[in-house]
Amino acid sequence: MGHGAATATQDAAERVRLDADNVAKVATTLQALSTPSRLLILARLREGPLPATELAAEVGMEQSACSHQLRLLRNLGLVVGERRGRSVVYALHDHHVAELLDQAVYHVEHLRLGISDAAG
Amino acid sequence: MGHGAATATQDAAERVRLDADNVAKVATTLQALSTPSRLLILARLREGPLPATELAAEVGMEQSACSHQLRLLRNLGLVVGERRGRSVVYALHDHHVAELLDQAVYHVEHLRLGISDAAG
DNA sequence: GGAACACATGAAGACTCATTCATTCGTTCA
DNA sequence: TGAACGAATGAATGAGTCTTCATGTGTTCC
Repeated sequence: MGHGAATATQDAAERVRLDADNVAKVATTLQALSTPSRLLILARLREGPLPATELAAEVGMEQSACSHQLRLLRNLGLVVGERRGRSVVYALHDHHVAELLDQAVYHVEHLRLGISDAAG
Repeated sequence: MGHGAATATQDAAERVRLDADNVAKVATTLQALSTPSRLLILARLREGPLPATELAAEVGMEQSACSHQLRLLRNLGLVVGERRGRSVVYALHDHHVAELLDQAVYHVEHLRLGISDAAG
């Protein structure tokens, strides 16, 4: 197990503080999870690698739009793309991305939400 | 313990799927964590409740800007505000918000990132 | 080489959003 | 009641972002 963290669920001891330094990085990365299109992309990739065109079709996006978001996700290090012939197969970068997704969806779904959003 | 989920770290069995239904809710909630200002607000509240003005001072925001973001967070159910005299004491809504924060910061910090963002 | 497929890129447009300024609302205390 | 404090609201501005359209790059196969 390497350096002491459990598979997905870190101990309270290893909590990371949110400073002025890392807050920008966290915000930028979470912003990548803040749009339905990218969320669907990541959710599909979580079930396994997929060529770009198939991915776009499965999430109901145009090829171009999907490619743009894929570039953003790749620049942030969330996904990786590898050429296989004329296709580029995309996949999640590592297990942290998968677990970040899981945790986010889980906790959001269990919030006592009534989203009302921007109240006048 | 209640209905089978561990404190913070759900079993793989209880994974929540990301459908077209809940994807908007997840995206909207994660968007609330996608900005440094709100992230700092939540991080401070995670250490304990705080009146609005003190909160604004600690995160280095103007009172008005902080109030606007606080309203957004409250509409999403992430924080709650209670009147105590002439102050309004804000706090995280429940432990799901705290753990969502922890998990997000933890996983983002452990990503093999080199953020380069929008590459020309 | 040329055609067809897969993906990436650039620019443009509409849209959303975070902050600031000024004002209003609510509460406390003299 | 009036003054002072704490917080919320509204409008405006400026920046950022997602999508679409059109085009460019790379690869396979004949």
